[in-house]
Amino acid sequence: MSIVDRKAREKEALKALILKGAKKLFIEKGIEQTTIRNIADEIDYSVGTVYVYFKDKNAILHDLHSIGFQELGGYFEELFSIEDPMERLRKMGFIYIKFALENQEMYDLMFNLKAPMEFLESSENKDWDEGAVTFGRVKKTIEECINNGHFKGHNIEPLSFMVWSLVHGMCCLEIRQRTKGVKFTNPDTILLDGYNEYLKIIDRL
Amino acid sequence: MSIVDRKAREKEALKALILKGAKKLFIEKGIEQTTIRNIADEIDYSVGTVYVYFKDKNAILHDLHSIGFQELGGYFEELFSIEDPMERLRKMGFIYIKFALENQEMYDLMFNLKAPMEFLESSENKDWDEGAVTFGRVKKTIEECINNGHFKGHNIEPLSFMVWSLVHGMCCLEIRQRTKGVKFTNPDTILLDGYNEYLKIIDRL
DNA sequence: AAAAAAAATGAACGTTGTTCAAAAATAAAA
DNA sequence: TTTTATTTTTGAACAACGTTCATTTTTTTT
Repeated sequence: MSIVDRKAREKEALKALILKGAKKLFIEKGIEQTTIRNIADEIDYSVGTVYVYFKDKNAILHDLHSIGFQELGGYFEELFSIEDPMERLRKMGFIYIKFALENQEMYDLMFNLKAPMEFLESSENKDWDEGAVTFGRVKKTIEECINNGHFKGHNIEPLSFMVWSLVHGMCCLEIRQRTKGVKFTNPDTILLDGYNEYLKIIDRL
Repeated sequence: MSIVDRKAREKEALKALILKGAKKLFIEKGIEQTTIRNIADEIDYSVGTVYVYFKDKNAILHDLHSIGFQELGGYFEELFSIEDPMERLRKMGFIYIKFALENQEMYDLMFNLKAPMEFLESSENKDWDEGAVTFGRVKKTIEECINNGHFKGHNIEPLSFMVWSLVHGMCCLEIRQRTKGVKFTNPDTILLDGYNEYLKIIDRL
């Protein structure tokens, strides 16, 4: 175990510590309200140190956005055991909404904030791998549904995008406060009620 | 025409001038990249003057968000002449997407940014009237569809919310750059392709 | 022409993200 | 061990942000 190796491990550990502190503050007081100085204070390091380990704030936000996708992957794990693709599709949307509502700041970071995409544009690999992988799971499930005789006359990719948009749109409107103020009859259950309308529809296709 | 009246008119005119300058800069260089100083420079007034006419930046953003809804109302005008509610519903979604893509910064402000909602929370009338009116139009159209025998077994409000979420989700993913990077087969037409899948579905309901 | 009221100003304040020469800590060489 | 070299950490300093408010300028009234 060389010194170089230990140093490399320590570097990774501090990077992870910064991300952990950042995530804690993001969840506690919101991403917009969290400053680099807050993060440095939280983990008892100086501002300068944060900038040794991350190019800028976007880099922190991007890494945390990737962690968010890992966590979403954890939520999705129970889907692997579901054989019937239609049942899997129904549950996938439900879990997606559950994740969004239970991790609003992280969801916002993953699917709404500009920072992670701006980081990608300034980096070498410009592909949004996390998004592509997650969307790939939707596509694969819908492809299986089609192979089982569902969604006749539909195209895999546009249909998958439509389904993704549907659940994302609901989460987005909720998280960005557009459901409050519109005065729904049942504001507390509108997401699930809306999702149930979708379920009723695909059950017939 | 008293002096007091003229002063009131001049006050309104300057307020409108500030909003006009702000909107120009927002569209030109993005909302996040536009500062109060930019706006003041644009209309040849000082920063202080802007703060005489608007409580803070959120107030400007909220007023501009309202203007956005007026403009969306303009896009929607051609819908009034459509008698068939199903045809109107189809076209409403299409126009909604068209508006979002042609006015991305304004759409973001209306349906995504926190500022207008934060302004509402700090003001007297906490209702999001603009959103409620627009959503009311969707609801009314869907109600007519149901009265014409469509969407059997569905509930007006949750179904309307689902439809709104669907188109909003597509616009949102596009505007916030989540469609690039996912590597669609046809990235340029994915919004319309996705919307067409939705049209195919509701045509059968 | 003088006094009062209203409107416009811009320097100044506290924060923000970010940088970088200097200091402190650690590793290598003597 | 002591000295030198390297790596890591630091925090003062910078430019730019939203915001405030005593002062100045302009307009209205007397």
